[in-house]
Amino acid sequence: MSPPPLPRAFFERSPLDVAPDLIGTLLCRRTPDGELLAVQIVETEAYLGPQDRASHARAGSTARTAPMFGAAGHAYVYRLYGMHWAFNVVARTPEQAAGAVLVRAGLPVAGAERQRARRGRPHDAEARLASGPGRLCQALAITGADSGRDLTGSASLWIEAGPGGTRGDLLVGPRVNVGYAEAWAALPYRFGLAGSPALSRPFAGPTPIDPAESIPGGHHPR
DNA sequence: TGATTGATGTACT
DNA sequence: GTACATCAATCAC
Repeated sequence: MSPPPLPRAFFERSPLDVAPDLIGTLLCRRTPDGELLAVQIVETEAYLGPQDRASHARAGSTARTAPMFGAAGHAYVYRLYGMHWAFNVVARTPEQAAGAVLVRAGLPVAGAERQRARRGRPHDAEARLASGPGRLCQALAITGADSGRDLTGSASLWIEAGPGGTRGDLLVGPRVNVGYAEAWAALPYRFGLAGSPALSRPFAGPTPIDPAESIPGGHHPR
C-alpha cells in the first residue's frame, strides 16, 4: 500500500509555497515493464510567472512552455543545454499567469539498481544517481514525452507524501545558474533538505534555517 | 536566415 | 580549477 498521489489542491498554490513543501515527498515512476522507480525529493527551486526574469515563462506561452500556463499539478519537462532533460511541476494559483517548481535532486528510495543502470555509471553512489536536474531525469526515465502529463491522475508518473510526514530542516538560497536574471537571481527561491547527501551542490550562507521562519529577504511576490 | 544562449554533466589538468 | 558536448528557443538582422 502506498499513499495516493498529492492532490491538485497541493499544487494550486504559489510556487514559493509548493517548492519547500515538496521537500521530503516521493517522486514516483512506473516504467512500461511494471517496475517502480522512486526518489525522495531533496532539492527544489520555485519559478514564478512572466515577471520572473529567471523563468521560461518570461517570454509568454510558447509550444515548449505551454504547460506552465496550464493546470497546476501537470509536468513541465524541457531540454536543457541541448542534451539533458529537466523536470518541473506546474504550481500556480488561478490569479497567477504561470508558475513551476524545478525538482533539482532526489535520493533513490525504490528501484535504485534500475536507476543506476539507467544512469550508466555502475560505480556511482546512490546519493549521486539523481543529484542534479539532468541526472534525476535520466535515473527516472523522464523525457519530453512526459511534458504536460497530469501528475495527479497518472499511473506512470506521480508525487506522493513521504514516509513519516517529517520534512526535516530546510536550507534556503539563491537559484542555480540564473545569473542572467538580474535582481531575480539573488532571491532565495532554492530549497534543500539539510544534511542530505544527494544535494546537487552545497548551499552557501548560514544554514540550516528553521522551517517555521519566514523566507529571508523581505517581501516577495506570491 | 543566421547567431546567441542556456534552470548541466563529464572528463581532464 | 577548465574544456566541451549539443540543440530548441529566442533574438538580431
